[in-house]
Amino acid sequence: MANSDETPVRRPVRTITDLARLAGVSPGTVSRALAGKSLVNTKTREKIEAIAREHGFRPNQMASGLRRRKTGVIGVVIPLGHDTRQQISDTFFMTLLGFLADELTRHGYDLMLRRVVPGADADWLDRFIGSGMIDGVIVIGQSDQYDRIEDVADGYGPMVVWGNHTEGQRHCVVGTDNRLGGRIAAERLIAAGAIRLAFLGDTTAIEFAARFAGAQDIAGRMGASIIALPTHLSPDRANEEIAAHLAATAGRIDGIFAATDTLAALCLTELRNCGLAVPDDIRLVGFDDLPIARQTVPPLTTVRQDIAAGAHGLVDLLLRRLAGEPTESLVLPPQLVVRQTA
Amino acid sequence: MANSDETPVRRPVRTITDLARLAGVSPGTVSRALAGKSLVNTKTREKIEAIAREHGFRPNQMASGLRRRKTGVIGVVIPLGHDTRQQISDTFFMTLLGFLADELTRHGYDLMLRRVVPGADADWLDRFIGSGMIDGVIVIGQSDQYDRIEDVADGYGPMVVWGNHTEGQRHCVVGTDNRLGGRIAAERLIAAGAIRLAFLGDTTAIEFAARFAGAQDIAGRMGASIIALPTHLSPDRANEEIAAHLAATAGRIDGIFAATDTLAALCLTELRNCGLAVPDDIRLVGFDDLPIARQTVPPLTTVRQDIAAGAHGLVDLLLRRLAGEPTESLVLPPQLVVRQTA
DNA sequence: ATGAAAGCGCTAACAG
DNA sequence: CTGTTAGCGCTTTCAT
Repeated sequence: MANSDETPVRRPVRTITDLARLAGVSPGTVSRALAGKSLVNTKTREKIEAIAREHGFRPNQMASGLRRRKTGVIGVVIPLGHDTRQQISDTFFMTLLGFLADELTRHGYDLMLRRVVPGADADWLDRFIGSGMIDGVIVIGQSDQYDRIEDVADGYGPMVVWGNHTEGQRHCVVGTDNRLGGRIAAERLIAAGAIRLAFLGDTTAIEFAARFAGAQDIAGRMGASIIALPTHLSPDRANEEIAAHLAATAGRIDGIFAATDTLAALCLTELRNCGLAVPDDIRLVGFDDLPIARQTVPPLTTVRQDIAAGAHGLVDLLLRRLAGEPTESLVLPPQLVVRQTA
Repeated sequence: MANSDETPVRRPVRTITDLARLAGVSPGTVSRALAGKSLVNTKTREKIEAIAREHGFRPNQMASGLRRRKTGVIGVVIPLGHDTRQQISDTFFMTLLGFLADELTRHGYDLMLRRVVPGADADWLDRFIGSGMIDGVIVIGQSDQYDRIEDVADGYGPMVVWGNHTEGQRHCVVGTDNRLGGRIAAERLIAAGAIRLAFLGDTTAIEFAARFAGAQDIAGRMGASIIALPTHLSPDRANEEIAAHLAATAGRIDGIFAATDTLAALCLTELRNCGLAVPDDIRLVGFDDLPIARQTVPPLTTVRQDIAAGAHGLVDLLLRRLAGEPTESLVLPPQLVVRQTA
């Protein structure tokens, strides 16, 4: 409805120079005025602002970025190393992404999202960083690219990674203490009466490996056994794999630690198909505490990751690094949420 | 592990000019060589490429973008009009976003994600478009910004919107035929024995309003009744609201059409809490066919939206518009998926 | 407080 | 086929 009767002057003032001409000042002054610099006469500034508003002028961020050598954009990259088809629709990562978008927006940054399949190009991270389009980068998930990330960390400061923390690692990471989470899960399983445990998930992924290792710690200490049941994350494959695992281990396991709630929910369905009662025949603990954990039947006992805190930490640390501060990694504590499956 | 003993020449060749000097040619030639233009001597090109590779040179996309007046970036914006806190973690939108990322990547575009709260600034769309950072924009969800989008559509070509199609609208939209979907849902409910229907959802949102309208079409035609039960999308609020609705309508409804699967899953839990049997006491139909629809107990009968096709359509149409082609909107057919709740 | 001028790094005529 | 030149739109000294 705005300007319905104008002569079709399609945005006659596109550049700061156009605006300067209209205001009868120089481009430099317009730049200063719009950037809110102090050294501009109030009247001049007001005039410029008025004209800018009137014509809906927006400074070109590419040009500004080029000149100032910063873009106001943070890159967020999701490497899809193992298990290609999954992750980008993975509820956990997507929720994290949502919070990241919020946090970055709050700080005036835009978010450039990139999904990469590292196998296809070893160069994925340098390419993104070197593009000149982003001031910093957040990597969501180490996938199987731990070494690549380490390499890059040496030469590039403004990077923070969501993932697992390892002793002596050089890249700055934010993530849940997965090993502790694994311990918590196994403890719960055993407390609920299980003694022959199984871990459902892909231990190739470093975070899952840590969860499994934590569970092994406890199993060893408490005289329980634990086996790994390799399972992909994508629901279509996972379904069959879980069914097969359940058939193969029938009667020989009484507690399952699923690497994620998604897997746990799938597992619950399969368990029902097998006529196994949860938690009476088999106890089950998930990981993440996604919304679905409340909605399964029975509701899922799980290990909670604080996604909002994670996103907050990622952005906070990145901003500090952007400012040149050195930063430690941030390891968040997992938290047991007891519902009805264990 | 790469160059662990080098003299710290931190990327000595940052610009095309550096590279040109090393190769003993002019910057212009380097530009042409790297851009794969035909008019470069093969040997020269190879030499340039070799040096570029050796030094890990990446052309600055801001500079290139500024000069060519195109950025290779597509903006994706999610307006959070009604129901602020929700959407960005909404499974449906996030899945769509994932597919969009894939599609755009396939076509060599980057994706800039922006989450906006239109109430807070009326200018959200123009600001994004005018930033000079993006070649085109995909709007995910009309939210309550239909008019704003219409306004912009008149003056800006490369925009495609995910949402509801209305007779005579000016912006190019891709979306499911929500009204038809609503009809399908109501038909199923009635076929399953329901006669006093209820619609669970926020009819302020135009897409949901269309779903409700479709259900009304059928109810009216088949001698059934239908009432709207306003419900927010965010799980925390929805839970209470659904419980309240169920209490208030106890015994007076026998079929529920939930605006989304997420709502339906929540509703299923509440129904169980009320001791209502599904589908015997109350039939339930969802919308979307998200993964959760298979995992509820009993599994959810729902109306499927083809998210992958949606993403494909959005990108395809946007690319055409970018090429100057005029385009029609794309309305996708919903599809009934019968499981066990109706 | 403002103007003039010099680029940021790259591309696209235009010459040769 | 390649070099030269002139900017893209903005910011920032350096003068004034």
